Amino acid sequence: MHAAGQPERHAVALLDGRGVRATPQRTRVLAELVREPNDATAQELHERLRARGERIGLATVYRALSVLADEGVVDVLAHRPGEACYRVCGGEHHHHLVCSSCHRVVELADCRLDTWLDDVAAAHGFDRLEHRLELTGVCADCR
Amino acid sequence: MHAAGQPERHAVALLDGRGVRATPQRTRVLAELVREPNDATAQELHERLRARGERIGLATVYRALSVLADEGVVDVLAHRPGEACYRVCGGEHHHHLVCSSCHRVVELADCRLDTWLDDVAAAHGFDRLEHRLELTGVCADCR
DNA sequence: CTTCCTGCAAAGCATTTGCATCCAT
DNA sequence: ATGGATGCAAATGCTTTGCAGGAAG
Repeated sequence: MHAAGQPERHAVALLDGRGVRATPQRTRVLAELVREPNDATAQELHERLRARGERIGLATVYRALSVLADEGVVDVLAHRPGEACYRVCGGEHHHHLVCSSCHRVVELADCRLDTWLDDVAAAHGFDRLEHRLELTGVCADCR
Repeated sequence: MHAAGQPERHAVALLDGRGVRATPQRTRVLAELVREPNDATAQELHERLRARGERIGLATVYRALSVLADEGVVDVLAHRPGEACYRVCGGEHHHHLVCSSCHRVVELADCRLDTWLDDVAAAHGFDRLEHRLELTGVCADCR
C-alpha cells in the first residue's frame, strides 16, 4: 500500500453512488482537495497535480470542480477577491471561520442563529428563510 | 435645492477630514453608492454614472473604489463569483433581509451574533473578527 | 513646479468555451 | 457507435496598469 492511497480512496468513496462518473481526473482533483486541510484555488490544485506528474488540463480541473460543487461534494468559498476557493465539506449545516492572512479555515459545527432567525422571519412575515454567514479574522499564528 | 443634492452632500461628508482629496469623480462614485440600498459592482456604478450623463472612465471608478475601500468608507464584498461588490458601510452595524422574489430589503437594526462570535473568536484564537450575514427568504406579499 | 488625478487603451488574471480527439459503455 | 470527458487554445469578463494630458496645491 502506497502513501498516496488514502486520499484516493476517500475521493472514490465521496464520488460513489452519485450520478457522476468517477473519472481518473475527477478522482485526482478531489483527492488533491482531500489532502488540503484548508481550501485551494483551481489553479493551485492544477499546479500541484502537474507537480505530482499528473497529465491534466487546467480546464479539466475547472470542469471537475464545477461538477463536484454541483454534487455538493465540495464547497465553493468566495472569500478571496477575484478567485474562488474550493473545500471538501460535510453535508451538515455549518459555517467557516477564515483567516484573512493565511486562509486557514476553521469549521464551526454549531450554528447559533436559528432561534434568532426564526424570530426575525416571524417579525417581518418572511418564509423559507435561508442564511449565509462568513466569518473572517486574523488567526493566532498571523497575529 | 435639487433632488440629487442629498447623496452628494452625504458623500462629501463621508470623505471629509480624511487624507484623501474629495475629487468630483470620487464624490460622484460615492454618491452613486449612497443611492444604492444594497451593493453594486464597479461596472454597475460606472454604467449608472454614464447614464446620468457623467463623464467618467471605468478605470477611475475602480481607482476611486480602491481608495474608498482603503479609507474604510466602503466595504468590499466578495460574495459574487468573479466580481467584487461595494457597499457604503460606515455607519451602524446591521444586516439585510432580502426577499428573493421581489428583492424588497428589510434592514435589521440589531445583530444578536456578537456574544456568540466573541466566544468563537476566543475559542479559536482569532482576532479582529468580522462577519457578514446574508438573509434571504420570501416576504409576505410574495408568499 | 510638483504631485496627484483622469481617461483611454492595452495588458493581466481567473474562468469559460469551441472543437477535435479519446475513452467507456 | 454513441455520448460523455479531456486537452489545448482561443475567447470572455473583471480588474489593473502604462502613459500622456490636466487640475490642484
